[in-house]
Amino acid sequence: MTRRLPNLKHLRAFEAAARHLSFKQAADELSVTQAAISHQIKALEQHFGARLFHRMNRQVTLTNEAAALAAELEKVLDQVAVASARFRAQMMTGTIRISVTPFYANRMVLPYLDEFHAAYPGLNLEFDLSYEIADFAERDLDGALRYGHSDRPGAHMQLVHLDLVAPVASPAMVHRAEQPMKPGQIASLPLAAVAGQERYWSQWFKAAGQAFPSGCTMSFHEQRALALDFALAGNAVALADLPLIRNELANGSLVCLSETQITLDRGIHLAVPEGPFRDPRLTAFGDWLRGRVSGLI
Amino acid sequence: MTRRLPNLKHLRAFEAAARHLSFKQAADELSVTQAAISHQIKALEQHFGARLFHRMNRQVTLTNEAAALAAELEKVLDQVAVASARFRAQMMTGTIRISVTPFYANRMVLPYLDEFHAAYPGLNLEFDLSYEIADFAERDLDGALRYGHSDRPGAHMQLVHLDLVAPVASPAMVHRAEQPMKPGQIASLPLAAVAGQERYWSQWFKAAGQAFPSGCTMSFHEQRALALDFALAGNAVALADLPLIRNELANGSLVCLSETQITLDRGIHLAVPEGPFRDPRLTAFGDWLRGRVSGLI
DNA sequence: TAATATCGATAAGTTTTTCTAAAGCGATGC
DNA sequence: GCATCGCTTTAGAAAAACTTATCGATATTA
Repeated sequence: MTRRLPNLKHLRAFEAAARHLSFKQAADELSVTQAAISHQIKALEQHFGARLFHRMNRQVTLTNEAAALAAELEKVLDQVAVASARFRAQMMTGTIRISVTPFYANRMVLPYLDEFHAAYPGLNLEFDLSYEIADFAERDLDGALRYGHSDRPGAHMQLVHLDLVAPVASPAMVHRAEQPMKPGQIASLPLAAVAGQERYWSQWFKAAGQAFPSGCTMSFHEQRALALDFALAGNAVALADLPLIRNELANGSLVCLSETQITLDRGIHLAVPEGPFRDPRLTAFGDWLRGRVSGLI
Repeated sequence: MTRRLPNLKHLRAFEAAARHLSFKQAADELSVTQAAISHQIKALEQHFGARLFHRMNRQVTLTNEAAALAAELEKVLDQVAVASARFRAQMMTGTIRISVTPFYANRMVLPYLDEFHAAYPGLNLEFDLSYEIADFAERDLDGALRYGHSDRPGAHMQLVHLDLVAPVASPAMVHRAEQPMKPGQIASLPLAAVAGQERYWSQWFKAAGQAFPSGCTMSFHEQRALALDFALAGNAVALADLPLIRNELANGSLVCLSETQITLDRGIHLAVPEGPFRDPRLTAFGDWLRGRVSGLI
């Protein structure tokens, strides 16, 4: 069979332009410049040897014949979209196994799993809850939610969320102060930091308009969960990722001391094995989780 | 509306490969190399993050899900082909007005018009029969069938037929000679040439394996129609375009004296106005006529 | 059983297509 | 009048597509 088909890319541009009756809007829809649409339409018109649009002063209108063509193309492109969506959905079945730290799983993943299952009914998730960073193969993992920078070698890191932090403390510690507190007041309180990540405190003070104060009381913790526990116990102020502690903020066991927030250069990533084929189910999970977390901010 | 569509070119390659279950045949269908199809399929597989084909030793087979996708794409691409064919057909309406010499019209165009109307039912042809070469605008012409070289300035020349000539004569003139005649015998007869185009006789003798004979009797005519009349009247041998005189050859009023035929550097062209938009109806007429004439050879 | 042919994958390089940036044009609206 | 808006055009840059050549694996043929 030999079909005689015009350039399909041109047809797509034409369909969009016809639907909007505007090259500019079509360009926006297809994420190109308006000039690109103009080129494509022109090429298609040359191909057919006929005008598709009447160019008016500040708008374009369709030829009668072109309108019929556009209507058919609209249907056809919808069908393509449906067919490929169906194909994608068929790939979203089976089980994927993901390593997560219990800390993160309890706060950010498990509470929302119903939503995920509603979106991807055919896809089962298994979680390997552990603080160890294990080999993918060793534990039969398809992916791992990992906290840190996005530069893990041998894996593709899909960003889920970069920490968005502000100083938080137990209300017991700051019950007398009015909120929000000035950076200077905060500097006078004991500060909890993750060992090796003290620079985030100085970044925060800088963002809050003050140099890092000398002579403040600072405690160092091996993990951010421990720093957070320390703050919860009323012993110090910690820099905490706000989406992660939304429950504590909501029930009042922690209060945010300042409206100054900074985005760190570390956060949660979904690590998946490198290679030419990225499991679309993992990409879907990562996308869903990113959307979920950003909805919490 | 924002559709999420895979690259349409890749989908087309995939559909062809799926239909043939062969990258190579798909490549042939789409007039590209096998490597190109391989690239496109690979890109599509990366896009979906899933295999479309199982690669066997020397053949490929479809994934179940991919087979479903391919079936839908086949339908969809057929629809696109139908829609664009319909659009093209809708352009093939109205009337086009073409200038033709009466000589040519009577022999090559008017006898076959029924065929053209059968092929393009909605398209009317009007002929302006004249030997004058008129301006397109002046006589409200859309195109002109013109004899000569393909270098007319200010017009796009679409080749219909380059003269394919052989020496012909009235049977009365050559009744005693056996056919075909040797070039030497032909040289001894009076030859009719179009003024300024004597070189075609020498080209013909060269092709027939003989230098142009000196001292032959040659008459010169202003037009090829007149040279042909002269031959019809039994006065000389003329070099005539064989499709053009098929009726005379068929009814015996002319005989072809040699099997040596040469293609000249001049012939019939369809001249249309230059410009970015070439009327597809004229292109269709030119294509049809070229096919018609080549069928007469 | 060895030589040959076929089919798809891949690497590297080239060509073609597509896109953008910038300037222009004609018309509109303030 | 002057600024604005939407499409066009040109020139050049960027990206995509394609080709050539080669490889590996496996049928086919001799």
